[in-house]
Amino acid sequence: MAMRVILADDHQLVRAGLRSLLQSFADVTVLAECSDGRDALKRVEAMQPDVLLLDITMPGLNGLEVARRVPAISPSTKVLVLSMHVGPEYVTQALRAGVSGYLIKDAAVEELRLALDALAMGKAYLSPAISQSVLHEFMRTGKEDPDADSQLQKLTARQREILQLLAEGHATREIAARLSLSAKTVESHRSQLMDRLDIHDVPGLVRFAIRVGLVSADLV
Amino acid sequence: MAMRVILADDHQLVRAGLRSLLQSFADVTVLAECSDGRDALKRVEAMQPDVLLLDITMPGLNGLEVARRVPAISPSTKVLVLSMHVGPEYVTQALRAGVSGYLIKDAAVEELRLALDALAMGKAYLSPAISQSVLHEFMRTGKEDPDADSQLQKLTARQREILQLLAEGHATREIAARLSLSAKTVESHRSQLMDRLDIHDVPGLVRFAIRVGLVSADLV
DNA sequence: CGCGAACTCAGGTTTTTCCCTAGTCCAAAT
DNA sequence: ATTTGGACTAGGGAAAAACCTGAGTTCGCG
Repeated sequence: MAMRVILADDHQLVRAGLRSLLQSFADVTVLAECSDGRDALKRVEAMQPDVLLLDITMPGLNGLEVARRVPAISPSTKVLVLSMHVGPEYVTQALRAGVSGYLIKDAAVEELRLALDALAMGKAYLSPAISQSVLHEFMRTGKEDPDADSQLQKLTARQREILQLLAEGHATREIAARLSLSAKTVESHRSQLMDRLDIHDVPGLVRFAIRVGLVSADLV
Repeated sequence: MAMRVILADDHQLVRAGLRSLLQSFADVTVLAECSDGRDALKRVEAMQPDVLLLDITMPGLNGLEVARRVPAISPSTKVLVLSMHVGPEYVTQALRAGVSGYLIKDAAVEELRLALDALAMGKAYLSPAISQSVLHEFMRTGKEDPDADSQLQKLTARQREILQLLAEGHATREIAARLSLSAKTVESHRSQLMDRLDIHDVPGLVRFAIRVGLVSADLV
């Protein structure tokens, strides 16, 4: 009973490693590799594999979204999520997306073997590493990133102020009004801080602001 | 850092075996053995152990009930359930009872070691054998998390896709190009998903996408 | 078969952003 | 004392994006 597997991960090296690893298992056949979610869905639909080994963080169409769609296009395919994230925000979503397993990327090879065996028997496999998240669905991970924090220090006080207001969702005009400045000045600050951070789009700024703790992702 | 453990199981031979096993771990001290739930609670209250290794099926007061009462009488004690049952009826009850781990009796010795290590680090441990049950429960109670996941489910697949690309910082045109759509179509999707989420600025969308795990704040 | 929802797109208007330039102020370097 | 440079301010004009309105297609469902 050869297990037919499709591999989806946006990092080439990771894919290659996994492929090699999987092919060392006598009962596993790697049908295809994909580097993005859209491609993965296409191939799953075409090949109807037994297992889709799926990374969560992929550009364009992420793994969670892929997992949600798989049952519709290939009902017999079991999704085994391969993630570097152990946090509840990923774990709970993935489990609800109907996956059959959740493996952590730094798990031992034996765990991959265990997971595949479980899937082959129609059972599920959850990595022990995510036990914590499973138990506490609602847990906050307010961890800081000291590396990105130094980036923040490259900005002037004024720029940080503008950045925060921007990330909070205030329009340029509102910011100008609040700070008693011309809208043009605010634009200017924004442009300059973008240059410094080498981030040239608003979403990037927002992600940065969240990463360094300037704003929180969960404010209403 | 010796780990102080109390053992509760109604079978004498099982207790003896576990005691011997636990004592083979240098960092574990077995404080007491109990053969029923009532006795277990008394000893836990008196000794405030680090870990209560607890069988579920016990006469008088079963393990689930014991687990529920432990936090009140010894808040620092972590409950590690030791059960022969992998079915959802036991698993879900135990997890709701606030245990820190769930081991099945035919697990390997290494698993016990893993579980104890996890507890020592303040983390949880769930035996892979119960993954199936955990997953079932997750899907059954999929009506939870109204502030995040259900919001996301209000969007169509296409809208989620657009939202993700948007939050990743791609310009409208890029998104259109990648999806082989007109820029106008992308605008239309964006506008509609904004209405559905009742979020009317890009930073807000990005924060939302991060909150629900569509994108990660720390991607380059 | 109609109906609604999802998906698609265009034209025209308004708003925002982007790029370039430029002035003032102040502190540090020369 | 003069110059240099960073921070802060701001305008004009071009470019892009967003907004509004309207509309065609498809697809599943009652």
